[in-house]
Amino acid sequence: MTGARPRSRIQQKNRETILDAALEVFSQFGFRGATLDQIAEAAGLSKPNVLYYYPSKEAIHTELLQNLLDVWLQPLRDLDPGGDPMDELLRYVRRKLDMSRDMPRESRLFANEMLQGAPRMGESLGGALRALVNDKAAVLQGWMDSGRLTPVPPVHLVFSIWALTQHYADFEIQVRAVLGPGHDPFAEAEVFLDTLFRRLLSPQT
Amino acid sequence: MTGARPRSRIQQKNRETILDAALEVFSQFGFRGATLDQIAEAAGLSKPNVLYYYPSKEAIHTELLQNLLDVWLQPLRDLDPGGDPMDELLRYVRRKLDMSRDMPRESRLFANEMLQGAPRMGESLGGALRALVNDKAAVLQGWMDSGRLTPVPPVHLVFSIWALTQHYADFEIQVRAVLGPGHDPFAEAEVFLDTLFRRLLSPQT
DNA sequence: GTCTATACTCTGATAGAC
DNA sequence: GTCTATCAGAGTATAGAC
Repeated sequence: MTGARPRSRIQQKNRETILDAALEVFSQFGFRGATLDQIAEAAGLSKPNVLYYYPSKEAIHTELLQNLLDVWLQPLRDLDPGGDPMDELLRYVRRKLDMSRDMPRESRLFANEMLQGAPRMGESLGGALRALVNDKAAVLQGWMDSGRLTPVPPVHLVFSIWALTQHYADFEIQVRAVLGPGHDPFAEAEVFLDTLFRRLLSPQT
Repeated sequence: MTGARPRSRIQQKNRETILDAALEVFSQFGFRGATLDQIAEAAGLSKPNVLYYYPSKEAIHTELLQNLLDVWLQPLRDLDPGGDPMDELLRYVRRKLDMSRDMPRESRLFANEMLQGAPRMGESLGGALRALVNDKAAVLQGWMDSGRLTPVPPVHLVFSIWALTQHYADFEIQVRAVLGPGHDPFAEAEVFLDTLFRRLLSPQT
């Protein structure tokens, strides 16, 4: 019996409820703008009860952020150096767009942290994140060197995928306002982004 | 003597100082996360003195937002239907990227407002903004119909320009962390985005 | 485990002297 | 126009009953 202390079923469930409520609030208002009252309200618990499960507002936020980066970067980790370059890249784009559609709150939590200068994530950015991106950038560069993708700066290519896919989650309110009713932003984006990256990266014969 | 009440030189100067300080703070922490103490501190004024020039925290934020949309959309307004399509589009991209480099705080203020669901901007999004985008989308569509640009969904093309350029301001901390020292993100982005949109939109002969 | 009550700090805003 | 003092309310967190 090593590792984290065991927790009862009800404890586990309440902790998850709190995290979900906190994600809702933090992703919209940022750390400072969010209040424990809002989180407790969204979780259907009293404020002291929330603080029974987590020692502080900061602790809740920290746990959310720590889980986030793992989930967020999984599609990039899964980029397979042995796969077909264009297939792999377009699949990465599609998976990132799916995450924007299915996990917009996580996307906004991340965006909020970046806007604030990543005060609670700083080390990971220059460490794990940077290492992963550079690793995958080398894979992309290899594909370009062998003529299977048109050469572009690989790190900026990754930035462009992040920017284009996350925009549909982070600026969803604007996207919907501009498109008006009767549109499916994510379905349209999927087609558009597929076209965009094909045109950008298809080798000229 | 009609219109706004006249203000002394010192009044004008202090109001500008406050707006600049508030932009700094609001763009980082959002409306709820920002405090008058921070704004006063950044402005070098006492808190009551700040409230001498503006009746409330909300009033400062409102004035910032109202000025913002005008400035922010000027490059799009300037897209000239009579110009050369590719030149006009690439110039638009370049100007938006310049704004990300020179006005990152404004970009982040806007992003913060979007992340929160645009509670203090909602009407403008579906009104003036939507009208402008649809107007310019028609221009783009015309260029595509005449074969001078490769056809893509014009509104999503505009979204892609916003996403790609604003990313370098809003996620600047991440961009710099991943690139590491010795890089000029905006200079590299200018070249990359020029390439990207050329490849996407150059008509195939 | 959950609640009420409460301590204490922060925050937006005002009063009033200078 | 600017300051000190201060108020009322919101906010984080804790104490202690149940």
